[in-house]
Amino acid sequence: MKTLTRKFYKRDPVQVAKDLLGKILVYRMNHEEISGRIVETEAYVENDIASKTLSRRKVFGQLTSQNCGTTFIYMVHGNWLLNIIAHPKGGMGGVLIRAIEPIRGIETMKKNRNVENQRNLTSGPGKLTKALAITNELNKTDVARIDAKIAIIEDDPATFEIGSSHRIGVTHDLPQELRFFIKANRYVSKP
DNA sequence: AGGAAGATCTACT
DNA sequence: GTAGATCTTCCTA
Repeated sequence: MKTLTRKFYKRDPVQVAKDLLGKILVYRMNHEEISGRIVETEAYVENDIASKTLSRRKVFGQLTSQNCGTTFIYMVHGNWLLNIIAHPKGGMGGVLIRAIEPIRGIETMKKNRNVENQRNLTSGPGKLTKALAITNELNKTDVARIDAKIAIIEDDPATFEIGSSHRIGVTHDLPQELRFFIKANRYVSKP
């Protein structure tokens, strides 16, 4: 079990989004460790940030920072969305974590979400932040640090097929497909 | 003040 | 499976 290094995040956001699939997201709470496998991501690239929709949001300026490998958390429709800043040197971009497959701390997640259906627990960007109790207090957390509250670690290399599609809910999407997910995984928000 | 937003829940057909 | 209400923050007028 190894934490992903900062170098991992200093690459093309699209590549990072694909490579994050299958990795384990760990949230270290006070006395408990909650974890889940990342099964769905979306890439946010330079063109997005320049787009009209996104420039409305001041917070996106954070994506242009140098802080690769830190969290970027913002609120949309009453949900917190968890992103990891990732881009080559001098560029801008990030990766949105859209869904995870619960591994540890499932009872805590159920309590946070107030639902019993495990499949419905973390199968969406707003759902997973609620399940892990992630709020903007954790904005700018450095996930490349070994002792960070939120960490992303390697797992045994798993074999799975990566599917792709256009992003979900985006009103001004780009021509290319920037959403990636593990095929045939039940925790993907939308197949 | 008003609206829109990279979403979700609930209640139906 | 789809439709409508509701969520909170930020932008525009």
